[in-house]
Amino acid sequence: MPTTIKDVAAAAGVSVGTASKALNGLGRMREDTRARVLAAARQLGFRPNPLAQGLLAGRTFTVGLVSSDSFGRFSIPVMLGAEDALGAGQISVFMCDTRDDPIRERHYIERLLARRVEGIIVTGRRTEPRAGIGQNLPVPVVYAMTQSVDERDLSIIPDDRGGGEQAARHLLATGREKIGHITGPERFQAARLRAQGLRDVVEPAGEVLFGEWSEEWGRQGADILLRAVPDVEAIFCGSDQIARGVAETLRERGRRVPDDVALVGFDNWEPMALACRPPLTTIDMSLGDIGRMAAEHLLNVMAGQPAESGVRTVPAGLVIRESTRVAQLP
Amino acid sequence: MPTTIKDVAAAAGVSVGTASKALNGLGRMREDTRARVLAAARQLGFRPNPLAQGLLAGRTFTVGLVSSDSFGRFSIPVMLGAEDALGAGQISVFMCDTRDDPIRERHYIERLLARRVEGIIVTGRRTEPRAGIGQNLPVPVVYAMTQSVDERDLSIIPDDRGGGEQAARHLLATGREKIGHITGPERFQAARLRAQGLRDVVEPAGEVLFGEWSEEWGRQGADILLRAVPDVEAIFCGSDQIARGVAETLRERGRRVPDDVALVGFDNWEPMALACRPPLTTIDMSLGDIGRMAAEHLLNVMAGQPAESGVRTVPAGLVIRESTRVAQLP
DNA sequence: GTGAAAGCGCTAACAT
DNA sequence: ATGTTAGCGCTTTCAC
Repeated sequence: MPTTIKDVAAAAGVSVGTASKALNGLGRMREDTRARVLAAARQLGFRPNPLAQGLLAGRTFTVGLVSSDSFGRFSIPVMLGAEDALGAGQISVFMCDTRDDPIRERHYIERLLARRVEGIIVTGRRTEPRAGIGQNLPVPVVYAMTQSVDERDLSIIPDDRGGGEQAARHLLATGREKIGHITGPERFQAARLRAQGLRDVVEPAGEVLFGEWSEEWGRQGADILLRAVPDVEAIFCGSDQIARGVAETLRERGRRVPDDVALVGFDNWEPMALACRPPLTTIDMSLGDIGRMAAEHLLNVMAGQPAESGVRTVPAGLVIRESTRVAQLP
Repeated sequence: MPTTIKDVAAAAGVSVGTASKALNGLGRMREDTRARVLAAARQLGFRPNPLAQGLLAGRTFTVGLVSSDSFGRFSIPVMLGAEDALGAGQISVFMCDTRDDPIRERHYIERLLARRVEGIIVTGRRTEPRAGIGQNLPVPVVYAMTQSVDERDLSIIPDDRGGGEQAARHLLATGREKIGHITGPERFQAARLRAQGLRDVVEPAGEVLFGEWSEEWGRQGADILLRAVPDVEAIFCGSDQIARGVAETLRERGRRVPDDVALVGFDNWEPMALACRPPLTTIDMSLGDIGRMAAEHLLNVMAGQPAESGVRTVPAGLVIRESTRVAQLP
């Protein structure tokens, strides 16, 4: 049985009220009394029971994190960012994974609410809009790295368009103008926005090639692109996986990267980007910042500020590696 | 302000005591009274406050999960398994990530204990023995996918040796006898055990090549091995990443996989194993089972059974893909 | 069959 | 400066 404040009070020879004040540094009292209580508490290894504190304060100092990205590739960084922001405020995180199952999700939300979490962060794998977890929940909800179809919800997602733009500008800055684009399925908003970012800066060489989020497609797409635009100078890819596939095909076709063709990926998924030959310049979605921003929003609302709504984007970053070094002079 | 049992009692025209009994299905009472209470509760959206319940019961129905694998590749599957086992018992999981920082870890453990979690699962990236989080903690602790140096702790880790053995047996079964091995640094127990598993079944062709856990090393290692053992029939790799590197070198050197050389990886890290050319046969460490087993142990100890100690291994599985198909007859 | 009351650990107002 | 008390929401005994 853990030590209670009663034990501490008894050991220090004071009442529980006094002990409480001493421990919380409140009220005025003789220095030696306070010292005696603190000493007793330390000696007994006293930790205030947060259940009792919470019951009284009407707070739990917890939030729920509901992930539908079983794989964790996107939601873990988001979670780490959120933890940064919440941890400072002594807020703990209940984590649950839905396995992409709406029933399970519903179930977890219920459980979190029953536990009186003070806010909920919903994270996902992609930014595809999804049904919200409901309006009129008793706590603030924020969607991070996923997007609610409901305009009244607040969704925080990466700036896919801006990321595409940065990739394009970087390629222009390194002297490439004929830029191809190989990306995921067109039905994905992320794919469309990344392509749009590119188009906002430069007219892509050849068609934008929509396909799959896979290396296999990267290999195929590269062949198609090389046939359609033999003198292509750079390829911007919708993901690091696609970029790896592209890099392989380029190598097999005798095109040197970056000398003949520069390559930019998207995701900054390090095991991919670093293992690519050569290591891949890529766009980093700042997932940690997304998590941090989501958590900060929750904290603000918990502190009484009005809930925001709509979609916020977090600026992406450019990570420069070998695949876009400036071409060697002849 | 959430609905309390008092509100329910008032709405149903009974006392709180009666309402409590009705809601928990305890005691005997008139059917219509019970029905009236339940109806009121449903109508008001009543959820019992777990803080109050926990305060009274002296339990929190929570466990802590401390991860030192910021990347999540190993700890997420472990967490999912643990969630499976715990979720059924209405136990929720506090998740925290240490970023591999001992100070932070200490801090989180303190926080979890302060929150009166009923158990702690420590997960990590690898099975390298690490310092334990301490003895004499007030709650049971189990190490999953990481190993405490302290024999008194219970650690649940994958069966690396058995995995190596399975890989070897599979290769033998498909008719290959000259088997090379390219793996991670020898200082890793996991690397040593996987190699041992191979040796237990067959004498490896050439030296076992210890190196790094990277594709780059896989490429180099394959070159070394091909030079040393030109007629090698199969290569067992210590990770899927290494195996991918090996596959690339084999292709570049004109060796067909699996026809000339069969290939087995380790991890069943799908983005790697599936993108490999050809898709990779590999060993799956059953991470979900590791998490499940860890959680079950905690549940047992919470239920009063004696804490176990030592190291338990969880059997690995073999996932067969293209890279080891039986060689075509000439 | 139902209600009243005590108490889980803690804090805050009030009393001494 | 310190002690006493009420009460957070709930369950559980024990009267009625």
